[in-house]
Amino acid sequence: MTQKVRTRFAPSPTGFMHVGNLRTALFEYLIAKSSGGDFVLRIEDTDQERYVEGAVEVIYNTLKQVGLKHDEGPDIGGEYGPYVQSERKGMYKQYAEQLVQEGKAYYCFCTKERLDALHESKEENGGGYDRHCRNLPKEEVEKLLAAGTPHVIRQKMPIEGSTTFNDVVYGPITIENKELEDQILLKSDGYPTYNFANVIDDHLMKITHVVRGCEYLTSTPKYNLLYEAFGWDVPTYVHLPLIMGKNEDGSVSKLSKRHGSTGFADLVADGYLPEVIVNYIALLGWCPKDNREIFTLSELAENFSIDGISKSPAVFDYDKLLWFNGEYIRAMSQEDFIGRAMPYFREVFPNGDRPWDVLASILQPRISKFTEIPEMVAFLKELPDYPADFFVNKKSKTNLENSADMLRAAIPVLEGLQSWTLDAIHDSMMNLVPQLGVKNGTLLWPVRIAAAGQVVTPGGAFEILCILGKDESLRRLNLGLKKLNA
RNA sequence: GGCUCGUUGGUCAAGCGGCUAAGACACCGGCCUCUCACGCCGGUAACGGGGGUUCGAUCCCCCCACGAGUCACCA
Repeated sequence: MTQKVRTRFAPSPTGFMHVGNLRTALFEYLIAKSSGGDFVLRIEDTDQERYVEGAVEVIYNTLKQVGLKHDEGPDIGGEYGPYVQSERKGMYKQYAEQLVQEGKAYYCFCTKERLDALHESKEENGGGYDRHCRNLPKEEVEKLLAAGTPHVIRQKMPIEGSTTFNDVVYGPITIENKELEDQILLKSDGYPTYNFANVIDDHLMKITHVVRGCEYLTSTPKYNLLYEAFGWDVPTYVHLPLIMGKNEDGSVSKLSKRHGSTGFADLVADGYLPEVIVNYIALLGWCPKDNREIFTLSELAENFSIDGISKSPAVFDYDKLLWFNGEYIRAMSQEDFIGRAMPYFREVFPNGDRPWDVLASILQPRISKFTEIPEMVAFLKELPDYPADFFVNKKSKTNLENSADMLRAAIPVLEGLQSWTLDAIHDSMMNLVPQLGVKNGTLLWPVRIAAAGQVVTPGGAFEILCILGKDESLRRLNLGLKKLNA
């Protein structure tokens, strides 16, 4: 009997979607969708101190932008709601108390101060909680409870033996029970801890595959002990290798803010396309059988399989991400490209019409991010101040003298053009070349320099003249001529 | 420090006992060319170390080294 796969993405509303979280969400989605399963969104807001206004919207927006559609969640409901943990607060207490009654958990009245002091003296007790309240006499517990003493509920962990679980990507993992401290299930504010709420919710929501970063690997036995205490079936565990960032000194550590733009929104603001981010992070820790690299989300879902998940951590590489972005841009239809680029075109040409297709044709193969556009075409808006020796180019066989000749020859020809189209400009200049008896470059180099005012330009002389328009082109060529004559 | 996991070029990675150890990014050449890109062609570059097992180890086992993660009333 194969039950329907159900995975869940359970972020905390922190107002920030880290790419590590996003990748976890992506893999959860892919694991579900690659087998026709369900992908559930659950908001884990049990830490009231870290609650951030509007953070849930960030989560919705991010998922929407990358196309990870959840089948159940706070906004769309579902069979197993509510999907926000703060709205389930009452349920956890009941389960925690059930364990207390069964003798599998107990009330702990230790103060924060005592616990902190315990931490200081790590060496003696092994670093963990000393189970001070584990065996308090019943009467004393009743008395403290009646007095309204603040308390938490902790689970009794086995003192001896070991716990083993099987992870789909890492294999069997065993941890000695003495490493496990009596974990807190219910906090003194009545909220469950992450670990506890997770288990309860995953069970109640019938989650079949628990997918998360492998920073949770060593705490998984605690989960199993909880499932065991309730007599529930344990889910399939899929731990994902960490995404690392490169530090200044060359070392690596878990990707975090100090590594640069590591939030989804940051990356988008930097000019990376949402679909590119998805494509790239899918390949961090996962590899398809055929080694393909370019995937849409639905293609990922078709090709995904858990056995392609790697065990070793992967370093987030902005160079590769940038390459992906460029590939996606180049693969766009020109129409699509123009649509996406228009806001940036407008930064340079706020008003009026321009030959957008020509502009697109020179930019599309050259940019890796749309955000590069304004700077790249700034010379079209304003002619840079440039030195005359830009006209000198050995390969094109140009010097100050013949450059002036070339401009003198080109100007009247261009002036006489009836229509200012790319073809017309092209043909007129190419026609002029044999008349002058020079090589293409000898004519085109000075024309391009005069038109652009810089040595390196996107596109060639024809495109630049075309985009500039007739008046501006002629103005610039005459200016160039003047510069050469001076 | 204890525990857990990991270790193939600078990076992502294929490999799952026998291969000249793929591919991609980056880098370096070349071609194309009015510059720069794109595109195409080519190149540099890797199995952390030591023991086993085996006819034979990148691949299986052990030890070491290194790296990372984790040890909260945070998730």
